[in-house]
Amino acid sequence: MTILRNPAGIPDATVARLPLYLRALDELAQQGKGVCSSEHLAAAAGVNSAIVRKDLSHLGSYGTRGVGYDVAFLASQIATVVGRTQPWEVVIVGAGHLGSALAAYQGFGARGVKVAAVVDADPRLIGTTVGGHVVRSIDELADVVEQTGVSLAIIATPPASAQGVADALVAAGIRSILNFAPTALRLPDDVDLRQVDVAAELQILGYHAHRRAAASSDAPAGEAVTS
Amino acid sequence: MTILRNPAGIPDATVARLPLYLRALDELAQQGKGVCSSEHLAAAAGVNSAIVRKDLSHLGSYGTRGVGYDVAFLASQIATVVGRTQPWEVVIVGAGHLGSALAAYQGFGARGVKVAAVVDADPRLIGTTVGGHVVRSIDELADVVEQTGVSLAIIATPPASAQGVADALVAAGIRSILNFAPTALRLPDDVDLRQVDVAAELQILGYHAHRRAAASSDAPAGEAVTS
DNA sequence: CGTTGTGAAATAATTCACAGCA
DNA sequence: TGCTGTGAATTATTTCACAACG
Repeated sequence: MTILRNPAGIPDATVARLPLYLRALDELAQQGKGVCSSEHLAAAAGVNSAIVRKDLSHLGSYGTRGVGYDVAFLASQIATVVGRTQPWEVVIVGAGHLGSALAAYQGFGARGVKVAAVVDADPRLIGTTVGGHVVRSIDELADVVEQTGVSLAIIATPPASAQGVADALVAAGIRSILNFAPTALRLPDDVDLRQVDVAAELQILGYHAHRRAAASSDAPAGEAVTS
Repeated sequence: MTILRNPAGIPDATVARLPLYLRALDELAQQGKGVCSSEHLAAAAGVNSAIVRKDLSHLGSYGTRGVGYDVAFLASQIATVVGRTQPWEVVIVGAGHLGSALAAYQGFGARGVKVAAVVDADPRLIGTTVGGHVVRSIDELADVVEQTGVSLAIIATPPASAQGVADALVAAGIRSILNFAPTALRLPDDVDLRQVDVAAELQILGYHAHRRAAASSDAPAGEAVTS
């Protein structure tokens, strides 16, 4: 029953925050801070300090009571846990606006991510260069995966192509996919999928903005909620 | 005590899924489906059916037992709740690779989002056109916000500029921000912030990939993890 | 019938609050 | 003294399971 469950027991919510701590620690290190409290780290990562301590307690006892955490040491511990000891190589599928932007993104290196290849289905894009990468045909996907040894993939195609691309990625051996196409992908259970949907994010913001607006036109003389 | 709490009582987790349902319903409508079960909707949105029913129950009783949900009607109900009755106008700050890609993104319209303006600090970019929008100076931000009536903003700048941009947005009256810069923003409590961090998403995938790899070199007679 | 809507149970995540330690 | 690490309490979310109902 519990075979597929989180076997080393780091909660998902914690795992999702580890990259934020890593980023914050890198910043603190660059500022010359050798040690930081959970309060510092919390501020730098944008969460509260209780959650930082609880999260870190899942990794081990790396702090010193009365002092705080050694910035460099804690960073290396988290890097080990998330497997950032060497860069993760990623293939970007889709060389349109978004795919190109990601291929050209300068921020990946410092975060342990290396773009290994860019592929697309459009013959007009194949052979062009985006972010220093020559775009290869999506038909070569299996070769590309084998040659470069990538283990992560980003889908940056129109939604209509996304499922086909995902199937091809899985067939090529990829088991971790970050999908920017706004569509639900059907994938085997052993493939790990994360989704980024910009329009959805904006709608969530819209919901709250909407409520704020409704609330402020609320106080003035109670009018029955119609419908 | 409970003044700041979710006053209409739709849980955050539910709000975050409403845009997915909306997208799924639009697709189903386009396929000519007039009615769908929670099972259908769950498949199209990529969640399970119990959660769909629970989520929708927070909005009201819009289904018919034994039949399902009227696709068009349910879509209009959700659209009303998230305030998608008219398009949300958004200003994009940063006309680099990512900002341009977002400005050119064709998928916003159907999701109720309209890019109203693009601004940047770089004089070389001001006056150029991205995605049909003439890039204006960030110094005109207050004017732009006033003229266009935007209420949502996207930050697509380098991390070092993000806090300054956020402050300027807040000063201009913006209360909903989607931040793509990998940095924690310090903002007043009444400003709603969502964060997209691509490198962090990849690290989360990396964590699981890492564990998978460790687990599979686990069963075969324990050999130390080489390199 | 088949499917919704929902209480109740189970699970997960956050927050509290403080003992324990450098 | 000051800050970590952590049980316990709280709150949030998911899942179950089934009565209600068109």
